[in-house]
Amino acid sequence: MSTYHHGNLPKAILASAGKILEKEGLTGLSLRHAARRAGVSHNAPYRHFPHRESLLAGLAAQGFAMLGEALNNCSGKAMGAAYVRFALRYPERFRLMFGGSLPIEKYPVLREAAQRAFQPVVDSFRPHASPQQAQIAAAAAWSLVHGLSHLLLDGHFKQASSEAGGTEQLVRQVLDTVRYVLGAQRSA
Amino acid sequence: MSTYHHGNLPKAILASAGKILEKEGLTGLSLRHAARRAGVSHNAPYRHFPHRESLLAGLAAQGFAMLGEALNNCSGKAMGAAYVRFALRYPERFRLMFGGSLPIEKYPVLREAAQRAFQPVVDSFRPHASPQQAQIAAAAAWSLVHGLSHLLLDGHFKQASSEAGGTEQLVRQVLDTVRYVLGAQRSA
DNA sequence: GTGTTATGTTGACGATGACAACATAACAGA
DNA sequence: TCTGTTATGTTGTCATCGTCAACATAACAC
Repeated sequence: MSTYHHGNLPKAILASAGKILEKEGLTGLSLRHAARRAGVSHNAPYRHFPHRESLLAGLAAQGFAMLGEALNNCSGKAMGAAYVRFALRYPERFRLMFGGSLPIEKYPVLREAAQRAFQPVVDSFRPHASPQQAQIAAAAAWSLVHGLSHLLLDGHFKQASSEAGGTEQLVRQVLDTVRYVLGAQRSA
Repeated sequence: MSTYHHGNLPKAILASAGKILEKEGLTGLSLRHAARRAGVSHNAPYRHFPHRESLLAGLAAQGFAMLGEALNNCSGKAMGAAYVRFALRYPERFRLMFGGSLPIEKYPVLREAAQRAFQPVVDSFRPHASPQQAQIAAAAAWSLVHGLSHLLLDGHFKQASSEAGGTEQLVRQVLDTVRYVLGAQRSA
């Protein structure tokens, strides 16, 4: 048997990189490290990922797919909770996807993946409002759960969390506190 | 004249690092680069910052002070807009402060600075609700503007922005769309 | 004035991202 | 089946970076 050719190196690299990402964070994730973990030479990944950034882009794309799947399995307010749960379950992945570490402008695929993952949120508002209003409300909802995820990950809600009786309770209370104005009201 | 001792190297390093941060982003910010820009040898910063991370922490601390100042100059809904404006004006600084690049747990000063910057938000809800409810509502408000900032920076609201007639309009509309339930209502 | 301490410099090491040159396997056409 | 082309993996190399150690110089206390 020849071990010279690996068979499916891109997938193997992505897998090893994913494990490193979750275990050691983005800082500890190097191309060479991923290559080592996959059992190939330090330059093998370059045949499939032209630079480190493109490997990160691959990991992020996986992440958006995972997130989209998680959101498609529920609806309404449960989607918000699912969003936060995803962020807390895969913190480094989430930060890679949204932390600005990689320039999303350069990877249109990523923006599209994000839009796809986000689509269910927009749809959930569509029945109750005009398209324009639905979009605004959806943006607000996304912003809320997105910011909540980030701030929880950063530990800024440690105290609020314990006072609310746990993170899950806090998330529920926060989501319950917010209402979206879908009519034509105008705030003072 | 002796150029051997600099006079106020910590400040100079922070300044040069800040400029590099804004111009080239976090990735392009290295200790050696900052040292070069400050006109000192590659190891001079180590007398004042034990490692790169501590330099980043210093920059983040500055950022929290700036943010706190920006928030203290306004009240109510204008604070939300000011928060987003800060993020858009200093994107890399904002991402450094909240992007998970540096482990905030290790720098209690940073968390306290964040709490201080956040305090006005809590206070603005205090008159209208119980302490517990004020905290939840404040957490929601912070989450909303925080997530909105991140998603705007990531470019995920490009389309929504242009449809709303500009980023500022979008921000205003999003903030106007959200209501915080301060009573004892229970959502379905 | 001298010794101690704070501050800046020079030199080194291992790790990393990236490039170039090379080696090996897969595969297509004769 | 043989051969040439291409895809894939390896070895070697370089500049840069973070960090440590050894050294140099200035500031300051007695």
